[in-house]
Amino acid sequence: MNPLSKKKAYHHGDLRSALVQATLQLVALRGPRGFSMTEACRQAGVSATAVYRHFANKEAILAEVARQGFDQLTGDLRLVLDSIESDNYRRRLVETGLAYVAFASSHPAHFQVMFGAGLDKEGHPECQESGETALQILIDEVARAVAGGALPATKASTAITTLWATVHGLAMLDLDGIKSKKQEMLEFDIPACLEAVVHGICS
Amino acid sequence: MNPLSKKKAYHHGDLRSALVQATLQLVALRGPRGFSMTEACRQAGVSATAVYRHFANKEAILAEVARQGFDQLTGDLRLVLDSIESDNYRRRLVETGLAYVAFASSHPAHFQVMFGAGLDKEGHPECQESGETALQILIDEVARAVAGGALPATKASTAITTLWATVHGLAMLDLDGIKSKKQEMLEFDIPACLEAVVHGICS
DNA sequence: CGCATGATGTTAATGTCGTCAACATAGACT
DNA sequence: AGTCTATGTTGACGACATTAACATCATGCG
Repeated sequence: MNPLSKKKAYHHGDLRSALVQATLQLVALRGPRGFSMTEACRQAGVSATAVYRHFANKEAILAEVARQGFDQLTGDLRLVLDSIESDNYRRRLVETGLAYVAFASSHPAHFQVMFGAGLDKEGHPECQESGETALQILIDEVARAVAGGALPATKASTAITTLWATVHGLAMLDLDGIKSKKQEMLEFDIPACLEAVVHGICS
Repeated sequence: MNPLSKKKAYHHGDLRSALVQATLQLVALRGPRGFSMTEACRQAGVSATAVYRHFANKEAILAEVARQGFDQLTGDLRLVLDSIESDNYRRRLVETGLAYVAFASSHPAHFQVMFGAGLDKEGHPECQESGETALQILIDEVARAVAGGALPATKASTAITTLWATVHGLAMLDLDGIKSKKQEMLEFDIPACLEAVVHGICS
């Protein structure tokens, strides 16, 4: 069945993806609070209860959006890291952070759902797993720096926490900054911030 | 009129505070998503629409909670800074960060509403103002470090952004960590993180 | 080929919620 | 006492999340 030829097919064809798409649009437009299943269904041209054939409840659709976001983030981080010489440890850490912030900046709706929607990750194992996979990249990267002698092993744990916290905080400030004028007074030299933090944890 | 003596007074006596209290309890219990005005009113022993005599809408009550949170945070930060010698610049920066994380940890509901509820601060000037007052403490502290020669003036802006992002990220990780077991594998040596960051931005 | 079956959508119904309008009460000021 | 205003209440409405019962279609089995 070709979904392009039929205008009013009883079955949608790919409702699941369409609903995820609609969710992203709505979150981008009205924030995670403003999103409603009913409206997502309307946007997909489908009845308000059709969503339950694909998602158990509202949380589940948000969890799926978050999961896709984590997967994409993982891909972005891997792509960046693959393009850097493997022995330039500090640069790898800085670029990892930059890629994280860049992801948040270019996929704000995803990022908001991933972190700002109060999702109970415990109840959505595949979402949690995707999140942990992304985090693991940072952990591995720090381990690589330790193995290469760029970072004392005793500081590894602190380094992970510090880097993670900083990039996460930078991403939030970046997103908020889009809305708030006051914050634009602060120049957001994100590379400089990350250089400073990497320098701080490596020395 | 003594509110303790009357069991069924038609007027509540201090409904506004009671509603704010109830909001905090509900957010602590069910997260910012789970909070409902109706339930807050129930908890305050009052009809579902009584809230509109005190708050324009749902956003407004959350904005008030956030405002009180920012004010308390400002007080906490000032208290800590007042207790430290004025020329120990790095220690002041570290302690400021610690106080920020401590606030988030001991007032999780406030913190979630302040940052994790998708509040439109533009629409609530007094909330926004309280938030900026808290931020200003950090800005002033960095300025003090610059004036004291502990930090080159060219790095002031980067220092503010980095510190803010890091403490904010640490606070989020700390809150998430309460729920997620996986993250507890990472030791959260927050003082060490802040020492590293302060060292990084000051040198 | 023709039908059974499961996957996918629809309509109907229920309870909750946010919000408004109209009405009620009580404490304060004249 | 009598009026005014702040504060609560009831009633109503539309949006929403969710469930149950029914409809349609695609697919594979005979």
